[in-house]
Amino acid sequence: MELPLVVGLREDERMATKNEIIGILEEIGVILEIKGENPFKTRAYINAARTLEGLEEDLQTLVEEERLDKVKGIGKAIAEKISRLVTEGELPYYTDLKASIPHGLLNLLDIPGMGPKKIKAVYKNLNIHSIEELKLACEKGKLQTLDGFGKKTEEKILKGIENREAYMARHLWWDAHEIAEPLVTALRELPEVEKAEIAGSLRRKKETVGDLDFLASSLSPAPIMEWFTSRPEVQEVTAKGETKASVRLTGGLQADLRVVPPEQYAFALHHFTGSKEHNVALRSRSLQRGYSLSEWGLKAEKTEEIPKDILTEKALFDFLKLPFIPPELREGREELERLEGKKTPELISNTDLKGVFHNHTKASDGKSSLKEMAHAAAQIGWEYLGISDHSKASFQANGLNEKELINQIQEIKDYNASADREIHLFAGIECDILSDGSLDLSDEVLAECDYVIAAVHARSGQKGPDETSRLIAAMENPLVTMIAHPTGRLLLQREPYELDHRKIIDAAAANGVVIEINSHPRRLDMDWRWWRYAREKGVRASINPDAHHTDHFAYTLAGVNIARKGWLQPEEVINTMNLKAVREFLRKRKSDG
DNA sequence: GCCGTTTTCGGCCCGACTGTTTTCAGTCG
Repeated sequence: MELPLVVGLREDERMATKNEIIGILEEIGVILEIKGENPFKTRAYINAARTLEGLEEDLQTLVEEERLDKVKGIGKAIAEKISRLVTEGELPYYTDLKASIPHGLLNLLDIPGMGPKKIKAVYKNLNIHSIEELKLACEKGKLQTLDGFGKKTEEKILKGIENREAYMARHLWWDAHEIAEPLVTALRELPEVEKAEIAGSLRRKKETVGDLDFLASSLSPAPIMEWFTSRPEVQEVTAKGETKASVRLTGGLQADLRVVPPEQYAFALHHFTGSKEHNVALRSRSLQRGYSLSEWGLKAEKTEEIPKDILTEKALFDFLKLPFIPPELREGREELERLEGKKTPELISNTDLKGVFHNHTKASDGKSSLKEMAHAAAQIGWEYLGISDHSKASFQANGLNEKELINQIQEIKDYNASADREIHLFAGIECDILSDGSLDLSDEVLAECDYVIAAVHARSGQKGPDETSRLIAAMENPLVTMIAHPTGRLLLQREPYELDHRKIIDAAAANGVVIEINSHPRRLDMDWRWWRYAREKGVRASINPDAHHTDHFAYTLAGVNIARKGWLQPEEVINTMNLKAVREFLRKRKSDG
């Protein structure tokens, strides 16, 4: 599941249009290829799409000033088509072309092994229009009768269709990370391996990942490929060559390994870490300096100066007069411009945390007792732990009523006063926001807590205010310290509530309310894409594991990843404060409110 | 369909891998 992109900025709207046009050009190229057009003509559309992707100048401006056909890779004919799409939003040529082939034929591209040529072959010879028909033809053994198809191709396509769900599913960062870490560690221990790293979206700490990318540098790749493809967790080897292999692991996760010589390693690592958008931006910066940059290295284009050995990513950024850009920030969201002439930002790390606030015990739906939680938190080295069980409206989670909360607060006071205390406990509550925006427990009782986390757990009824208004109403209660998982999303499971993030962040800023980064690997909410705006507004974060068991404290790592992707620095996260400072912060928050 | 000329035609790209070939076409990232 991909989250909706940032909306509301004029720039982003234009980007969407540009991306749509890129998609249309690519589609035209594929359809022309299926129809058997001149291969170089079909290429021209694909090339034009690539050109548009890397376009630095504003597309709108180029169209208005009629300079589009001056861009290398875009000629008169394609420029006219793009202009039409920009100004009128539609293109009869494309609409007609699309209508000229059966609906569903392009879906065949989703099947591994099926490209334009093979689609054309099955369409012309077997009149296949859809994935279902393709599957049927494979099962009847009809595919292997075609020129250029054999038994293996047919088997591969059939398997591809059958495994489609598993192959295409994305995976939580946490799950992928747990599989990838031991693999890369073992990879590094091989005698032939000089360096090895995880690349791709996993390295960028994206909330979900599609597959695993491993990269190693070595002068003798053969034993490394052998090792990789014979791991016990490998279910199937889908490709194996001298320097490149693909496997499918148990659980359906796809993993690729590439082995490159040491002098190419830095370039390959950067390239395969991505993102695509970041790479486009860096390549274009490199070109401006007279070098073409690729996974293979730097090539002098317009200059005589040969770059010296570049053996690390840092050296590569150095050469391009940029600070080292941490992988988490390489999302093509203007990171190059924002870091121009600056140092690498000092992003928060997991060891900066001095405690966490959103945690449950057996009193509501947690699996560990208050003392077990306190002990485990002390073992990590934290200075404090906040206890925040559910409130009574979360009936399914055995939420606390007023009396039970008062009892728990007393239990926490007793613990803090006891001789065998191992850590300071803060008394909190994860208080439900009701459908009218009010809180589930009385202000009188909430005022007894050290802090209050307000959270939505059930969507509001049709009559009540929308989700945005409910959250804002809750934030306007001066007793509320922070809001939990604002969108309620469950990655790969449940879509986020429809929220106006801007209004939420503005309200948090106006009321001095902290926004949580819920670190549960399935939540990671508020999303990293919004922290840029929140930082600008001076809103602070609290990174919380939402622990229901002592084991769940480890989730803070996933939350820290999201904070890093949001460019957050330690001082912007309240639970990097030491006990004295955070106690003062909570006290002040209560008295100001 | 684009580009760049030795300027109105002729060439066009990116390397690795697989499978169907018997020297290479198609797919993929």
